[in-house]
Amino acid sequence: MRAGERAYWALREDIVEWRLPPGTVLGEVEQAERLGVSRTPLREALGRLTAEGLTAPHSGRGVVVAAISLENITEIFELRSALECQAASLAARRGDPAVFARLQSEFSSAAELLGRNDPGRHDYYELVSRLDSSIDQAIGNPYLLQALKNLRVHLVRIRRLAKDNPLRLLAAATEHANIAGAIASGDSQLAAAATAVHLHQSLEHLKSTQQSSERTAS
Amino acid sequence: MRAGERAYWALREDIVEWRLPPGTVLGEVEQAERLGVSRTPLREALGRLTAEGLTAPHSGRGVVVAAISLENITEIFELRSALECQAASLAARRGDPAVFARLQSEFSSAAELLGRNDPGRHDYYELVSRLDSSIDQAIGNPYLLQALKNLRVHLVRIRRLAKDNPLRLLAAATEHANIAGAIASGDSQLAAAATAVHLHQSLEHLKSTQQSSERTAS
DNA sequence: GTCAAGGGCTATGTATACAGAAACCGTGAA
DNA sequence: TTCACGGTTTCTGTATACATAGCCCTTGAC
Repeated sequence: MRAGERAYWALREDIVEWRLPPGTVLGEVEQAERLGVSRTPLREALGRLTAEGLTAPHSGRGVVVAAISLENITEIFELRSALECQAASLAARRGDPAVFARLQSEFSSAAELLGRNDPGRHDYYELVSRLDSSIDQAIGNPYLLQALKNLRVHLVRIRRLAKDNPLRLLAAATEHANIAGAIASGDSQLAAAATAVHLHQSLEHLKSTQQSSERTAS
Repeated sequence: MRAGERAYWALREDIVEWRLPPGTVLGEVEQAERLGVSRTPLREALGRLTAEGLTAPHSGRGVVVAAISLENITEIFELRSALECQAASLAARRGDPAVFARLQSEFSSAAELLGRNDPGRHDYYELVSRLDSSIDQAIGNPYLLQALKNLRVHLVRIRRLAKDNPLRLLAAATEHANIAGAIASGDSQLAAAATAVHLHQSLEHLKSTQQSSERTAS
C-alpha cells in the first residue's frame, strides 16, 4: 500500500478509537516518525482527515484532533436523519425487494442473535452494516452516497461513547426490521418514516445515557 | 496566500468555469508549471479537489476533471432536497424572523429587479445568495453546513449549463419568497415544503431545457 | 514583580532530487 | 496484419533539504 494511504488509515483508526483524543496536537515530524513515513505522505493524510472533519487546523499552526462529544450528537443526527430518510426513501423505490425482505426476517429473529454470548455483539453489528450496505447499493446515487460516507466517520467516532444496553438493541432490531420491511414493500414514505422513528429513538437513548453518565460524574 | 491555496482556487475556478472540461487529464508537472507552483502544493490542491469530487483518480495514474452533465442533475437534486429541506426546517425554528421577513419582501419585489437591464441578473443572484447565507447562519449546525458546502460546488458547476429564462426566474422569486416567509413565520414544516416545491420546479425546468437542447443538437 | 521586546528555535510550507512503476512505442514473430 | 514482449520514457510517490514564519523563552526596564 502507498505510504500516504497507510498514514491516513493509521491516523484515522487512532482518532476514531480515541487513542488520539480530541485536542491532541498532531505535529508533522512527530507523527511522521511514529508512523514510519516521511512528512510528504503524512501531510497528504492530514489533509484528507481535515477535509473529513476528523482534524482541524490549529490557530494557524499545525492540526489538532477535532473535538467531538455527546454534545454534538443532536447536530450530527440532524444531518443524519436528512440523509438516511432520503436514502431509505430512494432504496424503497429502486432496491431489490427480495434483498430487503430477507434482511427484515433476519432482523426479526435478531433476539436470538443478541441472546448469544457475544460481548461485542459482533454478529448483530454485522447485520446492521449489511443493511447499510444494501441501502447504499440500492440508492445508486454517488452524491448522496458520498455524503453518507462523510457522515459515518463521525458516527463511528461517537459510537464508542455510547453504552448500548440489551433492551435498546432489541428495540433497535425491531426498528431496523421495520425499515427493511418498508423498503421491501416499495413504500418510500413508510421507509422514510421508519428511518425517522429509528433515528429519533436512537438519539433519545443516547441523550439519556449522556445524562446518566453526567450524573455519575458529578 | 499560500501556494497550495492559490493552486487550489485556480484549479477550482478553471473546473467550475468549464475552462478545464470534464475528462481533462491533469498532469502534475504540467499544471504545476502552468500555475507557477511546485508539485508539492499542487498535489495538495489536487487532493482537496478529489475529496470534493471535482476531480477523480484516473485509472491508477493521474487525475482527471470529473464528469458532470445535466444527466447528473436528478442525483444531485436528490441530495439537495434532503439537505435544503432540513436546512429550511431548522432555520424556521432557530432563525431570526426579522431577517427572513425582510428577505421575503425583497423577493416579493424581485419582479422589478428582474426588469432591469442586467444581463447577468447580478442583483437577483446576489439576493438568492443572501437567502442561502442567512439560512446557513440560522441553522447553526456545522455538520449540515459542511454537507451543503460540498454540494454547492457541484451546483455551481452545472449552473453554467442551465439557460434561465425570465419567466422561470420570476416564478423562482415567488418560490423563494414563500421559503423566506415560511422561515420567518417559524413554521418548520411549511419551510421544508416550500423548499421541496422550489427544488421540484427548478429540476423540472432544468430537465425541460435539457430536452430542448437535445432536440437542438440532433 | 510584571510586562514588553528581541532573539533563538522549532515547525511548517515549498522546492527539488531520486526511485519505482506504469504507459507507450517499436520490433519481432506467428 | 495482429499480437506479444521488451525497452524506453515519462510520470507519480516519497524523501529530504532549505527558507520562512510563528512561538517561546529570556532578558531588561519600569
